[in-house]
Amino acid sequence: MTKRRRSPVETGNVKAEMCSPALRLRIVRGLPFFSSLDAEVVTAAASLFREKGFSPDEMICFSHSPAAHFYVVASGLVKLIHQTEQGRFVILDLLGGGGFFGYLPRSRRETYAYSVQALTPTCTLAIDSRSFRRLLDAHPSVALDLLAVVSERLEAAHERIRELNVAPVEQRVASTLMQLGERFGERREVGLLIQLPLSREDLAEMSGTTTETASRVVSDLRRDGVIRTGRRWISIADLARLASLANRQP
Amino acid sequence: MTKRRRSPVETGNVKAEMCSPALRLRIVRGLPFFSSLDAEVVTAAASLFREKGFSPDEMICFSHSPAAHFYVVASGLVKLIHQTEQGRFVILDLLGGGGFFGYLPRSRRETYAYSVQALTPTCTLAIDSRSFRRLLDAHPSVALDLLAVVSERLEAAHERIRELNVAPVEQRVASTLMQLGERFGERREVGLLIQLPLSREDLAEMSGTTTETASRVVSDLRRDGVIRTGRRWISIADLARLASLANRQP
DNA sequence: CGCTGCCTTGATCTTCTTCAAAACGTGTGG
DNA sequence: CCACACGTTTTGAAGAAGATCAAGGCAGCG
Repeated sequence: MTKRRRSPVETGNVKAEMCSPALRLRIVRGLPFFSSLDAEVVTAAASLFREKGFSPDEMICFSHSPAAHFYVVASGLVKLIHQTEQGRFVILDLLGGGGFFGYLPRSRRETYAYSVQALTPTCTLAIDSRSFRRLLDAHPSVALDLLAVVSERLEAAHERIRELNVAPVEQRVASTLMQLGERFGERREVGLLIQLPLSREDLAEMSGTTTETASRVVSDLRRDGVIRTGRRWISIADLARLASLANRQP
Repeated sequence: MTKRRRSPVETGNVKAEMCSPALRLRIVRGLPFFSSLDAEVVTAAASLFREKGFSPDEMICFSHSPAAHFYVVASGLVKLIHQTEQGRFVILDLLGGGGFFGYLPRSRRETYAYSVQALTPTCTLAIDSRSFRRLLDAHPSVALDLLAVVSERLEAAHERIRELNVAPVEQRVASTLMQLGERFGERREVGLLIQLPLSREDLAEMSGTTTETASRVVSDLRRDGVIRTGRRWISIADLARLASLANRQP
């Protein structure tokens, strides 16, 4: 993992406007796992969250440090990462607006299981673990919705384990691109546009391979007209073909 | 995956005694995710579960079939598996007594995400999805405990993804053995005894490798005195050394 | 401009899979 | 009780996929 350029000025501005109080309330109200709560309860809950902005590449929390907060991504994009002893990284997941991470109640675990790093200028809403625990004890129905999300993530993790076990690199990279397209893609003339500051290294760390191999696969896909690439963006030109390479339905 | 011998007579007997009504109630009462409920509620809940026995290798439920039930393993051992197009398998997890799988409420998913197969004579308790949903809506605090378990599994899945990304085969197999020891091991003179009907193929499917490679690693570990093996059992003779091979603390 | 990351490409080398076959052990049927 | 048959484990040898090492090219930024 190498350093990446930053633009403090820009992100400074962005931070300010992204975390306006109005937006904060709107975000909290829109959280899927608060949907079962009454409006006034949600408003009260919103007041328990504290907002904090992060610049690209800034660390939001560290693996093995005390799990003091439950975080919600208000805006921006973050990556959940594991660092290995040899200094290599593995990206476990990307989370955009509405995604959450950090402390979960009733877990035996006392520390964060992974580190979280901002990919773009990001605003998070954090609630301290004690308050969150109280909130959940008072409104346990929230746990049902959290459970649904965590179950889906577990399933996604299982799918990835399956791929790492049996699928060759090309298929895994194609699969990663498919997921990125589904989750973050925007329909454009160039195809399904994935406009994220993801390096080849990031792509590799999401697909279980090395930077070089990821680059080779991307180059091949570009040559074959399946994708188009540019500075910090990838667009899926031929979704059907990519889907078949990834062994999925488009 | 090849066929494995069965003993219908023996397992027929076992089924009957393993699923006695008394045991059923005891199991349900002991379920960690029902610990927050009143005794009478648990008793009522227990009546909603139906028991069913399975012989070794028998399928309990199938991936992609409608998620009609939530299952609890009352006794025995099951494996959660994914089958790939090429006919290869991946073992996602093993579950012993008290483990659960199947339908979870509020999930968008309508079908099982994996197949489940009995490894030993197994008794399961199943509740139909509708009843389970009602039960959880009536007692949402249960969801909190389910959430804790699912979170732990997600974390374990992440750990496995990490290993598949960066760790060589030997380390992954060692890690699998460590986990088996921690979860199912019994302290004996021979060491930490893992007395499970796991073939080399199973071990491979848990570690992300092939039968042959798994066999080679096991042979090496045996030669080095780290483990001892026999018919359907493995014992960890040198836990510290295995831990260091797995890059973990013993 | 020239620097610094990032991306790309090539060549080599290691690891692990694949293919093949023998050894082993267990249960079965004669 | 023995011998055979079948599934499992083991071992060997060849091959392929991908990692690693190395170096050149490109783009944005100071």
